[in-house]
Amino acid sequence: MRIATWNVNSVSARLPRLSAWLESARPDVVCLQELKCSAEAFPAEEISALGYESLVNGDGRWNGVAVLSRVGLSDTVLGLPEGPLFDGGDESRAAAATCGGVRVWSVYVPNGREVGHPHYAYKLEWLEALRRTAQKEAPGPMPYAILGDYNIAPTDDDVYDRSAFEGSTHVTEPERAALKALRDVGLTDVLPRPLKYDHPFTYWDYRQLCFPKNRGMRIDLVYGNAPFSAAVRDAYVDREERKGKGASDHAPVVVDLEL
DNA sequence: ATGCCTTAACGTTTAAGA
Repeated sequence: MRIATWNVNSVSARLPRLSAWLESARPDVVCLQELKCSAEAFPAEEISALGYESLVNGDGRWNGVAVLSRVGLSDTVLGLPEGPLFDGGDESRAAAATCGGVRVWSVYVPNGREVGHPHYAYKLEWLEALRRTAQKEAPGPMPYAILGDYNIAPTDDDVYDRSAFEGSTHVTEPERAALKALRDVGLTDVLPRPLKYDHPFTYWDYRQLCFPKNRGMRIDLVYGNAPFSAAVRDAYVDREERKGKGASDHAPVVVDLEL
């Protein structure tokens, strides 16, 4: 089984590239983030024409996640159980489904904006709610994984230059501690291989030639339980999708499993 | 071999992204 996660930065703007990629990579299951559209506006027909069912959690202008599957889509959940609100709103940041015998979550962890900003506290609360959910769900024999845009670089090796992130979100100790707490419920970071250069970065800012200069970050992660991790045969970052006109600022992370 | 930011929205700019 091939399973992938990709922050598409608007599913509407990315539809041509997403469609072409689904046809060429032929993943069985895809977790999408940053749909930037409502559930009603999601291009389910175009996706369906390629053989995929869609589970969509979308609230409009920002956020939004989906699970696409061509191996079944059942026991669906929309939203993070007992997740925090931000500014009184319930943002669309999580969706879960069982696809072909694998339980998956597609998550878009809050950005945090600035250290000390209310969104940063919300980010940490959101991660704690995710940890509580994973603590209940990860144990057991079924392969289980939380895939998505975590908006955290787990280690200093996961950013192109640690000094460029002094005082920034995404690299702080509390964020990394929240990730470790999540792993401690029994999840392993499935490290993808890069197709070029030394670090499997998954995100490069659109500005200042960051992609050509490989000024990237690894913030799109796959956290799998023991049965999931044991089934991994390969994992890689498809940097080809970051190239050219009409690219997202994130590349897909692709995981091949032998179940 | 990659190209100097992109997206959606009550738009003539703003907020958000990370």
